[in-house]
Amino acid sequence: MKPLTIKDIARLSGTSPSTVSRVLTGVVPVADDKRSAILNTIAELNYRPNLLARSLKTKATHSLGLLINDVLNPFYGALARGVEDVARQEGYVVILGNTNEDPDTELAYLKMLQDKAVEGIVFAPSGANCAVVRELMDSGIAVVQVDRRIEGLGASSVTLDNRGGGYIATRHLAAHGHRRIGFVTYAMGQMTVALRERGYRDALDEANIGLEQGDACRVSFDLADVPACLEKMLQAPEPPTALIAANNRIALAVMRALKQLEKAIPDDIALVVFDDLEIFDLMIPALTAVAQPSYEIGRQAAEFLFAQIREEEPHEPRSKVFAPELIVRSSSAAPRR
Amino acid sequence: MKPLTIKDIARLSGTSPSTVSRVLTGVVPVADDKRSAILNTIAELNYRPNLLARSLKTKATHSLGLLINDVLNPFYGALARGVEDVARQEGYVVILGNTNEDPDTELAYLKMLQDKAVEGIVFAPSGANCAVVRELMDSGIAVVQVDRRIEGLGASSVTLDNRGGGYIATRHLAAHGHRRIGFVTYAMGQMTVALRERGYRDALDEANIGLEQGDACRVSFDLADVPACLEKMLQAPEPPTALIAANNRIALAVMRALKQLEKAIPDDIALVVFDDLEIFDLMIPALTAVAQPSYEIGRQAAEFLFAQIREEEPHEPRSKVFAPELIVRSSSAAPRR
DNA sequence: ATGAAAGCGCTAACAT
DNA sequence: ATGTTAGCGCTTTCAT
Repeated sequence: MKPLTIKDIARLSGTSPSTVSRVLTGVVPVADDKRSAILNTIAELNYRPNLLARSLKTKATHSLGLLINDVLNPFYGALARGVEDVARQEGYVVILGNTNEDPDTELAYLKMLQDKAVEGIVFAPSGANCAVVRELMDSGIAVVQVDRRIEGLGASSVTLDNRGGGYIATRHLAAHGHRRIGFVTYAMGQMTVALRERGYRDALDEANIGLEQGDACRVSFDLADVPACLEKMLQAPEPPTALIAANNRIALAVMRALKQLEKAIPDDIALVVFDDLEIFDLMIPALTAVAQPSYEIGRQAAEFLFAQIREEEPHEPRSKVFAPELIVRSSSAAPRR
Repeated sequence: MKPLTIKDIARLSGTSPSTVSRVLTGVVPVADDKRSAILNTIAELNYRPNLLARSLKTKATHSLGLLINDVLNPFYGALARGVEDVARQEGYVVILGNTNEDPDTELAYLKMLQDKAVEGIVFAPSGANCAVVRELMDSGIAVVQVDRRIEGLGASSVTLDNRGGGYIATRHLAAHGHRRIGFVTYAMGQMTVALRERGYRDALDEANIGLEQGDACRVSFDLADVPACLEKMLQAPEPPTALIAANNRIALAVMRALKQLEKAIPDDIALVVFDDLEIFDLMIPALTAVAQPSYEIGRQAAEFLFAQIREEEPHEPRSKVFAPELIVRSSSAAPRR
């Protein structure tokens, strides 16, 4: 029992393949009697057109790619939901790729997506594969960057005001009387956390707080050295009374390390984290967080993608920057005197 | 500038399309000089074969579908990573669909995946679309169920021993002296949580604990009524001294409700939850959890899928049941006298 | 409005 | 071992 083809439908409803195709695509008028005959046989036999054949002909695959670090990270998970919700509404399917922030994996996926002829790609660029991305764009694939933004790539982007996030987190702590505030971030250069650190430094400057070298704690991407880094930081002559974790991964590692070092939050040290995970209000103490609208970021990215897919022209890159929101809870209390 | 085709490569390397195809697919021997000439032009011009055309011809799309409730749920997120890691290793791409436990969404996705001609589908079946799933299987798409298992579907499955999980959670609480143990689960009939409740009841029986009606708290899928349900349960003449949350969504809602009701864990009421989220050891108190190897479940499912894809025969459905692991922490302490 | 015919880019007989 | 041919299932001219 081979799958039905458009020829079968044509034969069984006494017409030609082209006419069947016409009712399928629905752009050209077809006589009512033929149309209904065709629709009947289609419904009766449960015929489904072969999308591969159609795509080969039309160049439209109705599929998108989504390349992120890790869906298991709630920030990207929510973003993925946003992308998917919009895609589904548009009748598009999304191919998911986790890159683990690894340029080679990213590259491999970019090529796979190109080969799969996706019409658009939402991705959090590692920054490494710009040439390939530009090639994709030249070949007609719509591209939207999320979370990070590579300048000069010429692709649309949807990001958070990361500098602003670092700024409000720091200003909040300073306003509560903290004078020595540590910032825990990656040692590797990564756009997102670097901008957050920029905001942190801007706020420190503004508050006339001298910034010692030791105040930024730079940890490896695998987070294995977080306990050691923190311990060193906290053993300094004048250790920080507050810490900012540059993202949610780092935040968990910091909390785990502080627990291990038997430092109580916020009594021994206050904490503000980036990303507001669902469970943070249940922690004891509840965590003060810089929240970003990750689901909305995903939606917006997908919407940019579709706008671009629909446009004929070479299109103008768009960009949207969402504002961070500081959710004040208990972990950022004033320093103990 | 149109994309290159196999014809272009043939022409430019002085041979025929079929020979180019032969070096591309690599099954039939080709003379060394021709082969290298072809490979040279391919590399030089950065030619990439059109996978759509190839798939149309070969019926192999090298793509899978993954249908789950919600990637944002860490259980499914980790499962998705497991599926994806195996798929990528095999050179397959995965199309992700979130169903929100909604049969209509599930149905829509199943059809989309069929239309996309995926070679296999990993999915957490709602139970509603069996006929369609069977159709897919008949049409030659490999199917593996995860998390739930529809009997009689004839598809392979990878699950947790959910009954066993409910059993060990309950036995643990009973062994610590709890005599009245509540079970918080969905009101809707859902396989996974129903089996966990089965294990709960088996363990209660075994411990000779009478099970009153009120001991199972059945909440709506949206969890809006959790506070009300719990309040009622805790106002009973002999309220439970311990609670089991049937999954991680319910667990969070229960903790939030208990906080609202100003019940301390474990002093006022002990708690054991299903699924061990990364952060549970950082909670205060640290949560006792029934852990399931969700990443491994995903991997195993994908491996079943590929085994099936490679088999020619009508294939025997396989099934794997993982054992739950009880991670004992502080939230399940003995009742206060 | 409809049918015939060509062709999307590839692979797989078939023939040599 | 290689070139020629047909054809995967669809859409889209091009005639009529």
